[in-house]
Amino acid sequence: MSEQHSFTALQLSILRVLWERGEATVVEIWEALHDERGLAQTTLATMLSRLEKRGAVAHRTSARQFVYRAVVSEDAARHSMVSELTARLFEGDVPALVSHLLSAQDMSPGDRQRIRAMLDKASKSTEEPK
Amino acid sequence: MSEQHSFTALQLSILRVLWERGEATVVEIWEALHDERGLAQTTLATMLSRLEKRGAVAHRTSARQFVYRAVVSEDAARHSMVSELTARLFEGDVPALVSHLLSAQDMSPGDRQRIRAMLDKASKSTEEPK
DNA sequence: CAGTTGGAACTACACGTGTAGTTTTACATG
DNA sequence: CATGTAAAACTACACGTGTAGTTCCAACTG
Repeated sequence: MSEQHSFTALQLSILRVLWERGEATVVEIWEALHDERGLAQTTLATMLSRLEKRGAVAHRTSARQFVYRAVVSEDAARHSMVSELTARLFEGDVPALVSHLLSAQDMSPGDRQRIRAMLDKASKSTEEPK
Repeated sequence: MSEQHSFTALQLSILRVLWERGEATVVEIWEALHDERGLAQTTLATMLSRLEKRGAVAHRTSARQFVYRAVVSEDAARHSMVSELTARLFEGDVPALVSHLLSAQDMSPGDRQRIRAMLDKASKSTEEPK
C-alpha cells in the first residue's frame, strides 16, 4: 500500500480543482485553469486519463460527459511529497527542514508566532496525554 | 538569474557526494553510490555530463580523468526546491507546511523542542533588533 | 612502434510528461 | 433516418530521465 504519489505542477493544479470542488468535468477543469495556463481541452483530457490510469483520479459518466473526482486526498499527496522531499534533501531530518525555512527568511515574525502556537498545541496533545 | 534548480533523487545523490567531498571523479561517485543504487559507471558518467550541460556541475581534467565539482550549492538547491514545493502544495504558505509537518506525526517531542529553540533564536535576531 | 587499456564520447531505448491534433462514436435534431 | 455535434479515444511528438552498451582515443608498456 501507500504508493508513491508524487505530482508535478500541472497535475497538482488539476488535483487542486478536484479537491476544491469534489467533482468536475474536463471542461470545468479547463475553465478553472484557463487563466494560469493556456491549455487545450484535449491536453487536460489526456492528463486526466493518465492520472486515472495511475489511480490518482476516477470518473463517472453523466450526460455523455466524464465527471472526475480525486482518489488521492490532498493530505495524502502532501504527506507523501513532503516526506519525499525531506528524505531527499534533508536526509529525513524534519527539524533541519524547519531550520532551513527559518534561515531562508521565508517567514515573518507573525508566521513564527503561529508556529509557536501550533507547537504548543501539538505538545499538549501528545506530550501530556493524561 | 536564479534558474529553477529542481533535482531528482539520483541527481541529488550525485550532488550530495560532490557537496560532501568538494570534488570527485566518476569512479569515486560510482563507489559512493554503489550500495544504495547498483548503477553502471557509464550511467553516472551520462548523468554527470547532463548535469554539466544544465550548469549544475562542472569539471576539470586531471591525469586523464574528469574531476567534477558542484556548481549549485546545497543551500541553493534546498532553497529552490523547498520554495517550489511550498508554492505548489501549500500555495506558498510556509506556516501551513510547518503545520502539516506537525500534524503528520513526523516529529518527536524532542524535535519540537529543537524547533522552539530555533524559533527563539530567529525571533531574537529579527524581532527585537535593539 | 604496436598493442593494450582506461576513460570519455556517442548511441540507444523505454518511460513519464506536456502538449495538442485527428478520428471515432453516440446522442440529439430536423 | 440522416446528420450534425460534442465528447472521448487515439495518435503523435519533443523533452528530460534512468539506464547502459559500444566506440573512440590517447597514453602507458613492452
